[in-house]
Amino acid sequence: MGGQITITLPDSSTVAAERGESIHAILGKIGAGLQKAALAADVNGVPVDLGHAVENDASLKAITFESPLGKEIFWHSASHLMAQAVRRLYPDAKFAIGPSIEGGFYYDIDMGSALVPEDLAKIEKMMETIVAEDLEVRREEIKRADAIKMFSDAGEIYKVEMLNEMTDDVVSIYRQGEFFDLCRGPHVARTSRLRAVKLLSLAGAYWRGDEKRKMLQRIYGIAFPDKKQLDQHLAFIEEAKNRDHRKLGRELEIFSFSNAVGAGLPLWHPNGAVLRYILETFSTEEHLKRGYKLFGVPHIAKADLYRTSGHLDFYTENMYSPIRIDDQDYYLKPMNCPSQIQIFKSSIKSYRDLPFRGFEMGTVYRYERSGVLHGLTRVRGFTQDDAHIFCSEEQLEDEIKNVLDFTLYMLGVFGFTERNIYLSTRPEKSVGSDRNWDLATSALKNALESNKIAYTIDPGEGVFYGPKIDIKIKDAIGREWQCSTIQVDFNLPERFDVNYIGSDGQKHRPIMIHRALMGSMERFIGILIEHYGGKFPVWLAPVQVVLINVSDAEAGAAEELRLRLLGLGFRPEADRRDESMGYRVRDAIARKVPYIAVIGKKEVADGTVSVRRLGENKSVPMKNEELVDTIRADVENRR
RNA sequence: GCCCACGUAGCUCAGUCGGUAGAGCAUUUGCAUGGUAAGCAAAAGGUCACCAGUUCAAUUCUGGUCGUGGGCUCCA
Repeated sequence: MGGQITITLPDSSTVAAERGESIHAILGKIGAGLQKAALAADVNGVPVDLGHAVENDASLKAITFESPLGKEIFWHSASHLMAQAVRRLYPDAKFAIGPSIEGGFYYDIDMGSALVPEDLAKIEKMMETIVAEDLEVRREEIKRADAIKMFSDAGEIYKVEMLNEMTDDVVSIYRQGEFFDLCRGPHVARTSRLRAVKLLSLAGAYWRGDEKRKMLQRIYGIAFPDKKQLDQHLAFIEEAKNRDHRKLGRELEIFSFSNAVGAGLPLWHPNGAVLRYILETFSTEEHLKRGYKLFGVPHIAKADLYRTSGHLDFYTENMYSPIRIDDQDYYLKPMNCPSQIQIFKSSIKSYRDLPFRGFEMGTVYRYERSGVLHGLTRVRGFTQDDAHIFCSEEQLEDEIKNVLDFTLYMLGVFGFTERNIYLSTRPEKSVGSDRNWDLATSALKNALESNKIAYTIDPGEGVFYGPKIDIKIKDAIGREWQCSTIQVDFNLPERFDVNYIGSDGQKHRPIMIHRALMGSMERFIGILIEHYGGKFPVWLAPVQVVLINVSDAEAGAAEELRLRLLGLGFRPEADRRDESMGYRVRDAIARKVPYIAVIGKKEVADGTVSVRRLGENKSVPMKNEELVDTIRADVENRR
C-alpha cells in the first residue's frame, strides 16, 4: 500500500516521502551531508535505526555523533563490535552487559581464562578487521521466549538471566555477520562507520555490581567516526596523565605516602605543607570575615558520644576499632559534628546567639576499603574546612543562601566557575519526620532558586539525616570533581537535645547545617594540582621566585634580595649552587616556579633583576622594587 | 574487601631461562665562573617490598603479608 507521507523536520519544514521509506532514504532527500553524518534518527521522539521504515506522517531529526545521544549510539555499537571480535577470538566467552558510558564504552565478559593487556591489541585488530568487512547491522524483533531459547542454545547465561527478568513479549536482537546480541538499539547501520576504535583498559567488575556475584572482566574502549578525533581524545588522556596529582605530587615534592606510615595516610612535604598552610589560612580568614567562630576539638572521643550521635549505628563500617583508655572505649573521630555540638551545648544559648556558626579545620579518620584509596583524592585521614551552623527554622533559608554565596566565591577564587549543582532528596533509609524533610528540602530549593542557581535533583541521594546540596566543579580540562556539600540536619540536635531559649522564654530546637566548601583539604589540593597542572598561581606557589646569580660575584646580591623578600612574607629561593646558569634555570622551570630572576654584573650595578615568567622564554629587566611589587600584586589579587 | 596487573638505587627503567645486579637523572666531591631548558669528571648509592617454603644455592620458583595501579562497591 503505497502513498505519500509528510515528514516534519526540526526547523518545521516538511519533506514528502513514500510510505514505508527508510530513514536513510528520506535523509538523502534532505541532503547528502546529513545522510552521511547521521548515525540514527529521532522519529516522533523515539530513537530508531537508519533502516527503520516510516509508515506514517512523522517528525524526524537526524542523530549525529555531535550530540550526546549520537555518541551513546556510536559507542554502544562499538561495544557490540568489540564483543564480536572477542567472540571470534574466544569462542567460549559469555557476554553480560556492554553499554556506552560517558567517555566511551565497556563490555563485561565472563571468560574462561584471564585476559592480559596484550590481548587488547589482538582484540583491537580483530575489530578493525570487522570494520573493514563492512557488515550490515540489522535489527530483528522476536518473541522473548524465542530469544531465551536462542541465547540459552548459545550458552549466554547472562543474557538469559536478563531476558527472564524482562516483561515485554517481544525483544529486539541486533545482528552483524555471525554475531548477534540482545539490544534495545538503535545502532549504526554498518560496522564500517566505527572507523577509529581503541581499547583502553581492563578491569574486574561484578555481575550486576553485586560483590557477592561473579567477577567478570570488563574491557573499556573508545571510538570515533574518524582517526583525528580519536587522536585528539588520546591526547586528552595523555594530558590528564601528565596532570595526575600523584605524579606531580612526587615530582614537585608536595606529598608522598610511606609504607612505613600506612596506606591512605599522606605525608606533607615542605612544598605541600606550605600550600596547605596558605589554603587553610585563606579559608579561616574568609570564615572569620563572615562571622564564623573558631572551634577546635580533639581527634578522639568516647564511644558514648558516637552512640548518641548515631554514628555507631549508621557509620560503623567507616570507623576504626576503639582505643581502650582506662576501661573506656574511645574512637578516632569520623566526623567533627558530635564534638563541636558539645561546644554549642556548653552554655545556655539565646535566640540572640543564632545563627551560631562554628568553623574548624577538622581532621577526621575514616576507614576506606583498601581498593578505593587513590592518591590524595581518597585517603583514610583528612582535614575538612568544616562548619556547623545552628539556626532557627526562620533563619534556615537565609543561612543556606549565605553558604551558597560563600561556596561559589571560594570556588571562583581558584577559577572553578563552571559547576554542576545537585539537590539530593530523602533516601529510603532515613530518619526524621516528613515535615522536617519537606521544610529542609524546600529551604535548599528556595535558596538555590532565589540565588538563580541552576540545579539538578538527585532523588533519594540525601544523607540519612537530611537533604543536601552537592557542588561539582569542572577543572581546567573539563573533568568533574565533587568538593562542596551543604547538608541540613534535624537529627543531631534532637539526639543531643540541643536547644536555645527563644524570645518566648521557651526552649526551642535549632537546626544544624553541616557544610564543607573545599571539602577535604587533601582532595582539594589533589584537584588543584591537576587543575593547574602543577603550575600554581603566585599566591599559592610553594616557591614564588628563584633568584639565580650569574657568577659567584653576585651570590651576595642574590642572598640579600632573598632575605628581603622573605622578610616581606614571600617565598623566595636563591639557587647559588655551583651549577651552570642554564642548568639552574632549567631546574626552576621544571619545578614550575612562577618567576625566575637572574642577577648578573649588570643587574647588581643597576639594582635590577632579569625576570622570566614561567611559560615565557624571554626575560625582562626590572628594578628590585618592581619585582617585589609584582609579586605583592599577584598575591593580593590571588593570581 | 573483590578481580587483574605490578613492586629492582631517591626518580624513570634495563637485567638475571635459579649461581646475591646495571643505565640515565638526582646526590656527594673535584675541575670549570658560567647571561636564561642539562659544562666536564670521579665517587657513593641496592637484604632486588617483607615473611615463609622448595633447593646445594632464591632477587628470580611457590605460598602468604604489605603496598601501588586499573576497575567494581562506597564516598570528602
